[in-house]
Amino acid sequence: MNYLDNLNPAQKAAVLDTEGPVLVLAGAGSGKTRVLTSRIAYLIDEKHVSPDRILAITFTNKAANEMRERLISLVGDSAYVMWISTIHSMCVRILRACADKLDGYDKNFTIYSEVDKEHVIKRIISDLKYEDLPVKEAKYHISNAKNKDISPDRYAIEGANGDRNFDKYVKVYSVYEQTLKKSNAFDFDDLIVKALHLLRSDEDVLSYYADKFLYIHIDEFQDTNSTQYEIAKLLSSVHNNIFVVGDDDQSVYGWRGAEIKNILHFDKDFRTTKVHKLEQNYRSTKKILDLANTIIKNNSVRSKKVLWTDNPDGEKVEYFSGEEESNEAEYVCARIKNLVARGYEYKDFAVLMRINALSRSYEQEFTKYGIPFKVFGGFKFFERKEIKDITAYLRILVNPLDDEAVIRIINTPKRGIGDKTIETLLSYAQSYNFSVFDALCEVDMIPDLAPSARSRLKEFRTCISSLTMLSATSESLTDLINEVLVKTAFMSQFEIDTEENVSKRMNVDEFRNSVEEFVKLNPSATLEDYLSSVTLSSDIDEADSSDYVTVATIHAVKGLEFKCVFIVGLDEKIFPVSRANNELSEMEEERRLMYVAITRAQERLYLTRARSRYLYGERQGTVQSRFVKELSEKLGLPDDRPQRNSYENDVYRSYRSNDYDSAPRSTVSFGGSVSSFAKSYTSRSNAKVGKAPSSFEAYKPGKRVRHAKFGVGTIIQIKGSGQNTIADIAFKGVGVKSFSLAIAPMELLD
DNA sequence: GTGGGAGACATTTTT
DNA sequence: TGTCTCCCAC
Repeated sequence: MNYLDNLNPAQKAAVLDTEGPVLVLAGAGSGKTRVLTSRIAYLIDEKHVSPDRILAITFTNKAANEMRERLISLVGDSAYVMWISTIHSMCVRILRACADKLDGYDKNFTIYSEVDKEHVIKRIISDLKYEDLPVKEAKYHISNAKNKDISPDRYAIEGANGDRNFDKYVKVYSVYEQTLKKSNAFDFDDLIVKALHLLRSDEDVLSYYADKFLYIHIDEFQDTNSTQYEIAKLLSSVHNNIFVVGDDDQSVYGWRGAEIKNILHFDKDFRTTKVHKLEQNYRSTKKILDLANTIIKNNSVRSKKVLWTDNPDGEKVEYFSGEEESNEAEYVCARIKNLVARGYEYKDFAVLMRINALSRSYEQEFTKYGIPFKVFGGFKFFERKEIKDITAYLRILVNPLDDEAVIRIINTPKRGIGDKTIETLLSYAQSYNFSVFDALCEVDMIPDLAPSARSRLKEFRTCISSLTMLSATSESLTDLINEVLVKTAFMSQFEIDTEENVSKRMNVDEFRNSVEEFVKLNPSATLEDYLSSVTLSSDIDEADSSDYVTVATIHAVKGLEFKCVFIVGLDEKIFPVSRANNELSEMEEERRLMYVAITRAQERLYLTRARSRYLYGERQGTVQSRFVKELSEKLGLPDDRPQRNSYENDVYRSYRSNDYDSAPRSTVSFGGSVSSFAKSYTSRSNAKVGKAPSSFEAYKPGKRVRHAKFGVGTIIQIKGSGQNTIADIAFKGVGVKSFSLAIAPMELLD
């Protein structure tokens, strides 16, 4: 078998060890995905295991799709019937098949996203008159309890933590549970917990699945929580063939209930476990791996292993400290442009950050420099208001008990149903234990409603009923959505041509495209299937192979690799994040995250920070991240330099245009012109202390310029003003490019 | 019931 | 900075 020939002895041993519990401790870049796919192929090819009796759990949908693709190329189309998915998708599949065996639920349940969840909690808090209760905390308590499978009653006793509001949180949790049940809805945590309950409580269900899956595989095992682990134990209880792969050093989901002890103590739970260690890294250069090992050494809780590689030494890892976040981003742009000119493609680059909020300066600078990019993490497409609103209509058609969806769109688009009317409707529903939709069906019975409100509610009900009829008869999902848009006059909200409305209309269009795409790929899929896939999709799943720079949080790129990686925002309070200061375990998770970030890089690695940032509406000085300090010897940075944290100092220093904390100046070139880079510092700082920014009035359409890289060109268009002046310039043989006049290395000729 | 303006407040990471 | 909530005028 040629797929076995490509494995090293340690990998091969893991692949061939098919029977019983197996734990593979696989360092970053040690080929764990290859081991997983080779093993599954081996089971099918050599052991003649039927593909539908193999289960593989991955961490993202993207990873699942990729694994399926690889397996199709190894074993052919039989890979289609294999269960390869995230644990959440697997649970949905089980629940869609037998949720009706759980008391009070049905197979056409809705999955509530984080946004839905938040709305429900907000409403509960205000109903209970707990006005001051923070929604975020309530969310945390509920999730925390569910991740450990603790009911509200038990949480009241076991979860007590001395918080004076604790009893209120328990009450909110309890009402939340009832509310979701009444709505025939599951949140993300429920998908796992309720599937677990189902497997525990119904012997038929358990024996069906536990018998079905002869071989179970779990990737990224270090990030499973206790309920997920329970499901794995139950599913493997008949055949006992459970194969888990993970790396305790890459456990970065502790905040979501992931238990690092699941992997550290796996062999205690499964007594006959055979352990394999993969310690050879195939991904990164020696210099990059050296940094990774240096960082992770500082953690105390870990199983001892040291990654090594046969790869070449590679390029020196660069460190850059910018004056402000825009300069940090400019540095990244310059590096990318430079490397692209030397043969790299845009898709070889990733800009990784601890928090989503940092992505903005990269969006701006990349746009300015014409660098194609995609931002992952942060606001998801399907969580945008206009998209959530459309899907809410679809949700009602599938599950009329979905109160959250009904409340969401009862007055969207505006149809004159105000808060007062909605409140009356809700309390009527509540008093008879009806769903909101049920209450709508007997509008005439509701007391205290103005005649106008009554007729508007009826109108809304008629609208939904006619859509329900349509959903039963319409030919395709696409037709149905178009009908929804027409019948509800949905687009009328965005008629006026404001910038915002134009973008909303575009989003709706994009949404229709996504539906069409989905229908094409899954011809037999139902509306339920579409809605669950939308809710469960993460945006990294949307990553494709076209040529763009990836801008993402570190969490989002777990499991991926890039030739060149920028780890940006290396400031205290950003990375490590400010809240991590309290506990050692939190700080160690931050450090593991840094380890994950470093080990994404194959060939080149850049670490950057900014000495001041715009945060919370004001500019603040920052302090260099401790992680840079932990690496300073390896990076060749002088140690023990007193740390500055005063913004005043930074402004003063900017006039000296010293771009670096301490790295040698020669490591950077900016589009071939250091002076233009320095110029941008002075002018920006000027703008900030209130002096008039230098203007670029002499740059007008028709005038000619000379650019350091593209040569002579002609200005076509000028946009913006002052420091934000952007020029579109045509170059012979190059085409039209956009530049910021404040930064671009060029001079006016005419 | 709607819409605009003032003021408060926020940023961890995601299936 | 940008989003959300509250309050007031229509």
